[in-house]
Amino acid sequence: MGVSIKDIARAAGVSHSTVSRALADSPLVKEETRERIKQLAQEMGYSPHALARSLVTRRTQTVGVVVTTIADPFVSEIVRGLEETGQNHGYTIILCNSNAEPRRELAAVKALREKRVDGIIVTASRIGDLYLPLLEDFGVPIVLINNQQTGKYVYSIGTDDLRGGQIATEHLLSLGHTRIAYIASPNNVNSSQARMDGYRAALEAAGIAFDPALVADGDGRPAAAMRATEHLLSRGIRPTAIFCYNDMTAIGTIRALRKAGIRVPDDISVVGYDDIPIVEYLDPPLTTIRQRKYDMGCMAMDMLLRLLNGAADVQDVTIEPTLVLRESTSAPRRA
Amino acid sequence: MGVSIKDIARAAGVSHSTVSRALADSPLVKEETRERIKQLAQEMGYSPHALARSLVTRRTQTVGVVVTTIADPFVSEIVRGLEETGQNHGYTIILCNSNAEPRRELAAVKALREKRVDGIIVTASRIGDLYLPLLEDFGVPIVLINNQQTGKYVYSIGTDDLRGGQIATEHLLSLGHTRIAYIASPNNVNSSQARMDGYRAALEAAGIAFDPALVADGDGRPAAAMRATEHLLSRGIRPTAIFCYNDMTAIGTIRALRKAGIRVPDDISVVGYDDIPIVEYLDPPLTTIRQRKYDMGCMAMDMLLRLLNGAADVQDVTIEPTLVLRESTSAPRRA
DNA sequence: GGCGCAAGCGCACACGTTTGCAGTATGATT
DNA sequence: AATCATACTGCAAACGTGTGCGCTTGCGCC
Repeated sequence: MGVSIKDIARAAGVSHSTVSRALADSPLVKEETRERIKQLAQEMGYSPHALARSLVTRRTQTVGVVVTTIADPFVSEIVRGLEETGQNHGYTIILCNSNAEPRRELAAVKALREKRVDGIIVTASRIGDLYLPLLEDFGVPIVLINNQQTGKYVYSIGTDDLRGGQIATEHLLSLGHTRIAYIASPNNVNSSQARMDGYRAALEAAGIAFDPALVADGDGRPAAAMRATEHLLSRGIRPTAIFCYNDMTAIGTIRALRKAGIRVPDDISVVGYDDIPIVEYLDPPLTTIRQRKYDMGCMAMDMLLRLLNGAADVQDVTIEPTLVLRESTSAPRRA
Repeated sequence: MGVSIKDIARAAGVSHSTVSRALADSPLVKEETRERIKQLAQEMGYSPHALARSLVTRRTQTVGVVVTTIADPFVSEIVRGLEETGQNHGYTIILCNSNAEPRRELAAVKALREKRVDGIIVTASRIGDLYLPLLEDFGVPIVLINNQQTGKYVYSIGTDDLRGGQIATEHLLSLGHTRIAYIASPNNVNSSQARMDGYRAALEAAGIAFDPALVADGDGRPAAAMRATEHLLSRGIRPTAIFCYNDMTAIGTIRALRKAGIRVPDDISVVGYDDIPIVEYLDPPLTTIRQRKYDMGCMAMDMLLRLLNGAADVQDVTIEPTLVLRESTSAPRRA
């Protein structure tokens, strides 16, 4: 434990500078001694001290990842992409859950700053207003996932949610639906707002007036979706199709419909959003809008790495969502 | 950017030692100067340099977490617990996905070692044999989740899988089932083996002979479970109930049954394992064996922290699994 | 007035690296 | 023989912090 470069130097009868250079494959040291030193390092069980190195190089090869909660299939898939491509380039990830609690958000940026991460990636549907500025004057590049926002050092990558809402709604329209509901997420969530805008746009393009009574509020999780669905059903006019903010919402919605004895898609069609891994195995398999979560993770990390390497031509990217047609949607029954 | 303790010292007209002590609330510095220094630190936007500190204290306040893949609802729930209680105690988490690939496992332990994490937590159903020794001679405490194994510095926490298999099977037996199948995970996975042992024990206690023909191989994911189920159905004797290695397997199983026109639970009962968040919303809601994933994460981190604080009385813990009765199981139809 | 004690502070070293610069051989060139 | 280039190697400073030890100062006590 704790063999340092100096110990090796002593054993090899050279100075520690030479050892440092030898291990870094510097051409400044004779091949023969380099080999001897490497051999020795190996035998002595040497492991470089990343912290000491970082202290002088001013690079930690570490990036901070902050998410609202890792226990969400959508974000964990993204994080998988982040970690994997990070690892491929010798970067390591510090994970912080914010739980959307300001206290934890603060703790997270504080920790990341003190640990001197080289950059930060944030996946949060809603970013505290106090929060981004804090990150910014920290001075490292930041990549936002699914949350366009701008600022110095800030770049973003995400799917085109407006387009996604549009595609989902157009799909239902093309099947012949006209009374299409939307189950939203709290309206401080940008992505929900954008998806709903797409929904409205598609409706209006089809000559159908937007009806506020067909919008209910969820929170992106099944339980709330069930309540929202029940609420929706209890109103007079029953929709023939429901577009859900995300797949978790769709899961809750379908459950509530089943409970009420309503068949999917025979009585009501349902379309989700995200295409998280399990939904293809549901009953019925869920028609949904795919976000390329894993790819987004990879791309976000790539983007950050380019920024860290001083690339000047880094552009925000927005990805086109696509419809994944499964079995939770069909033409409406004849009335 | 980059204001150090020395800068503050200069500004305050004291030595950097005094600043260091003042910020650490040492009684060795006069309250008045302490306040002045803190004030100054605040104004100058000082952020302590954790790396430099760690270099001298030999503590990084960081723990390494290695998982097979974060994109598994079971592990992400655990990680949530880990991260949260870590954060509560001022610890930060470095996340590594191994993907069960030796190459990545190696890379992970290398990185964690170089970054000098204070301890390591591993959640992997199968731990490479080469792997644990590597971690061990690294010399920091290690906590294994759901994988009892022993060694110096190694502690573990997990649920009693044998008991879990037993409970699941007893439940089915008590409903009147006698032809109960098991869909396993590859047999190098300890937990699958243990659950199957419990399954066998329960069967035999009920005077039912274990029938190898009723065991099929999955891999813990829905796709393989579908194939396993189809395989099972294609054999002569059809089971009246299926116990699945985990919930993901159960999801695939149910899907395959549906596809074959078999109703759950009317024709065949299914019980899962884990109780991951979504299964209560499935159709039918899944009867399963609950593992307290989040709690396990919290407890694992607690355990590690106690070890780091030099506690000598740390004991391995095994948690009792419990049956969560939902609607995917019922009495078999009369033949 | 001498002494001791406590409080408050600074010096200097340590932690393990990287790296610019200077130094020392060795051999070649004039 | 003197000079010089070449090829290595070592010295020492720096990164930002913590901390043992010693120094000064002020005060109370005999």
